[in-house]
Amino acid sequence: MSQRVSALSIIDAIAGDLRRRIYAGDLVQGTPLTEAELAASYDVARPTAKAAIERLVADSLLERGAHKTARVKTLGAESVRDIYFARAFLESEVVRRLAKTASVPDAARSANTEIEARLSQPATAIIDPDMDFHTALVDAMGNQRTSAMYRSLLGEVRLCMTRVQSLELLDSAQIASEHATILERIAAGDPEGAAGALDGHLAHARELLAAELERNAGQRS
Amino acid sequence: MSQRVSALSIIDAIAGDLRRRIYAGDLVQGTPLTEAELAASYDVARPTAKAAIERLVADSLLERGAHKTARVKTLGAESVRDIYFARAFLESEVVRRLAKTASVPDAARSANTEIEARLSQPATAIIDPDMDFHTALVDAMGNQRTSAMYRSLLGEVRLCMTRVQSLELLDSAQIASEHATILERIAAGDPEGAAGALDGHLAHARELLAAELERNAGQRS
DNA sequence: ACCCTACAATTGTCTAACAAGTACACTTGT
DNA sequence: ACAAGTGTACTTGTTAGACAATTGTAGGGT
Repeated sequence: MSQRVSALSIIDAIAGDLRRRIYAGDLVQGTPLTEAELAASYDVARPTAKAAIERLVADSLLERGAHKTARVKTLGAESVRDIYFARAFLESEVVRRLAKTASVPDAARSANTEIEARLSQPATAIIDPDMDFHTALVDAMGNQRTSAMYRSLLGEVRLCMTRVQSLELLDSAQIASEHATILERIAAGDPEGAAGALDGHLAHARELLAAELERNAGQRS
Repeated sequence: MSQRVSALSIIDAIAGDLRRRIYAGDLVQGTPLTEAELAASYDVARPTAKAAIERLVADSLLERGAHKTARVKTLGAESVRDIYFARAFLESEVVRRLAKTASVPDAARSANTEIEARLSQPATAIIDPDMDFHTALVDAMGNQRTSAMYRSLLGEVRLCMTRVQSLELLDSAQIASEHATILERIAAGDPEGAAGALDGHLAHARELLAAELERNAGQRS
């Protein structure tokens, strides 16, 4: 048994481990993952590996066509823009509504405190609290299905954030500061100000990452 | 072979047929679907039936816990409100943005024309064009992932609409008229008017259906 | 009447295998 | 030498049968 994971459901454990390795950059984009290979490496049956792959495909972390080998998702500038526009669409309306009742989610506040506490650590250390911050905003809506929709986006969002942070495209302190502004506008009961701050925050990351990807694509071709 | 479906992927075909039967009311809420039973009825292996079930669970048309038999989703008043609030949240922002550029999607217009053409038919006949209408609005945003998020809601939305229409809770002519108002407000470049009309449209259906479900729940207990 | 145990049913996972489709290299013809 | 067609190896799709683990239920004991 080459690798080992602890779990209730074997499929969950393998899917979770693959997810972790993709987020960690262990598996770079375009890496092929054949069912037999995975099955051998985790010492499970092929149907089990297959199910884990299908779960990650549903999360958009892997992509594959019929009868083709699954590969780790390759994010192009186009996809990044699509992802960030979808986020902005959803999140800006969320903060607008939160600002209308001037209700700042505690979870969002504490997530940003956590970011500030990690400013001296590597840039990748703030990815988790950053995701927590935005998730907390959406969850504060109190609508299960809205949270579920947002969660379906999170896998790809995380891929984007991993690249942004590992390329050091953004200063962590600036991220924390922009978050603070958003919370402050919500607390002030300023819907348009909060939505604008959030749009700017996302647009900032979006264009830096998209430009970077377009540059790389140019180099490669 | 008791039942037969034509398809490229057997799993897709079975999942699609089950979906159809659930929408048609052939499988009422709470109906248990065991893997072995399904496998026998479609004359396929159990893993194939299992995969089809998992697909519908991902669509929220079935629900099941670990080691428990999958059942056709039971919609309570609480879920209906959650679904319709999520719709309103997403769609109201969509029409607000469409109204800002006064751009009325052709597909939405023709979908509503189709509803008007079916007013003399049974109430269930307008379900398809009604879904098309709302989908057309969201697709007009031109954002793939926003459309994908909305699509993840559609399975449950359809369950709701099937109940609304089969219980004859709403007049088809009124639905068409409310749709027309939404399009008219978009064309007029009136964001708040369009969003308000859409909110009212959804709130109307939401409260009628939720009240009906609460009445039934009361009777049953 | 209530609790506990044992059994039946169902799901989770595995091994083994064959069919079908894809991709790439190789051969053949020009 | 180059282009096109063929063939083979690899991978996925699906099946069959089996066993372990868990859940729900029915029956027996107190």
